Amino acid sequence: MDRSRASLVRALLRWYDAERRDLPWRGIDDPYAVWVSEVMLQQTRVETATPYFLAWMEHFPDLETLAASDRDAVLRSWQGLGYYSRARNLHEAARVVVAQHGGRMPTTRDGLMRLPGIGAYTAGAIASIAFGEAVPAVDGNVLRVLARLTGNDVDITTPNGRKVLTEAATGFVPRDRPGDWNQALMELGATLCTPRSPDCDRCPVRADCVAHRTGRTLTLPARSAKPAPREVRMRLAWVECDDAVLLTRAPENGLLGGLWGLPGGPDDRPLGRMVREQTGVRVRQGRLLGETEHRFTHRLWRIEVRRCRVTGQDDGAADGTAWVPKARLHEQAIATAHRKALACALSG
DNA sequence: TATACGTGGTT
DNA sequence: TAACCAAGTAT
Repeated sequence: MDRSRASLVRALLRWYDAERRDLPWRGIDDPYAVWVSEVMLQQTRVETATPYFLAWMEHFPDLETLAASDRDAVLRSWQGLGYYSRARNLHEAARVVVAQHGGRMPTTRDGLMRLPGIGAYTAGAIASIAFGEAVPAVDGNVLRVLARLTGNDVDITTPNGRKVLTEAATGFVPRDRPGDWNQALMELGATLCTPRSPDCDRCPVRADCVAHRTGRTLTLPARSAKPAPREVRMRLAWVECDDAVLLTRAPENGLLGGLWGLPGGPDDRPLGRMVREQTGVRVRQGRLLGETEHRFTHRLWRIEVRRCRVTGQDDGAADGTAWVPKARLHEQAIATAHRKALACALSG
């Protein structure tokens, strides 16, 4: 590593040592805790993830406990955090580690990458932070910081752009403090080198920053726009019987997979047919109870909730179907979109 | 390579 | 307010 680069690394590490936020997963010498925090922080802000992390470590303090827990308990702890495949994959990966690795997490980036839900970023983060491996951990913050620092206008939304900047990142990682270095880059991106209003006056490496020198801070990194969310009209059924509400579990691998919600779906199909397919309960559609909407990254649901009356019941046990007493709805793993639907039905 | 996959905060 | 964006991964 050349001298100017080495001095940049030292300057940022000094800043990190002095200014870093006191976060609950910092200073815990437990690879499992690092893993949990990194998965929770994927596409998620620190302030959002923090209470979930603390509660998770209470419920599932170690790998063995997580591996032995059931799916509903795991999803209940993730409810409201979004991207639920993260919870399913973390659960499955814990079981793999217990069953195939004697309960010991892989200690290298390559080994970690073989576990479900662990990609290049997370593997690099765990390997460097928990095991001291000198590998980069390139997330959105790091892409932004490096694009500005090096004045590179590659499109960071493309695989090639990420590849180019990951190569740049690799050249910086110091052997002695790889985990602190990776966290320092992310910390800088999260607190000073922010997307819209970077605080260059307080930046410890502005003297080395090409974007700052050339007045391109606000135009870097380059990124292409995402398509607008597609609108879907959803019709959901409120089916009540003896003070209990009929819920169905979303298929494991799709949107909100594994979570519970009101039966129903896109309004291009008859509501009664969808309810029967999903729950085995036959109903007659009734009056409108309420309307709401929910915006995902890639979908906009316009939701109407209709009261339905039970008219019959198909034979056979319906897996993924539950009658839940109204007072116990809060105990179920229900995604925010469906919580909104429940709320508008209860008030209508 | 493009798309699916949540939610909440900021501007 | 609508758009943007955040400690990404899987297919």
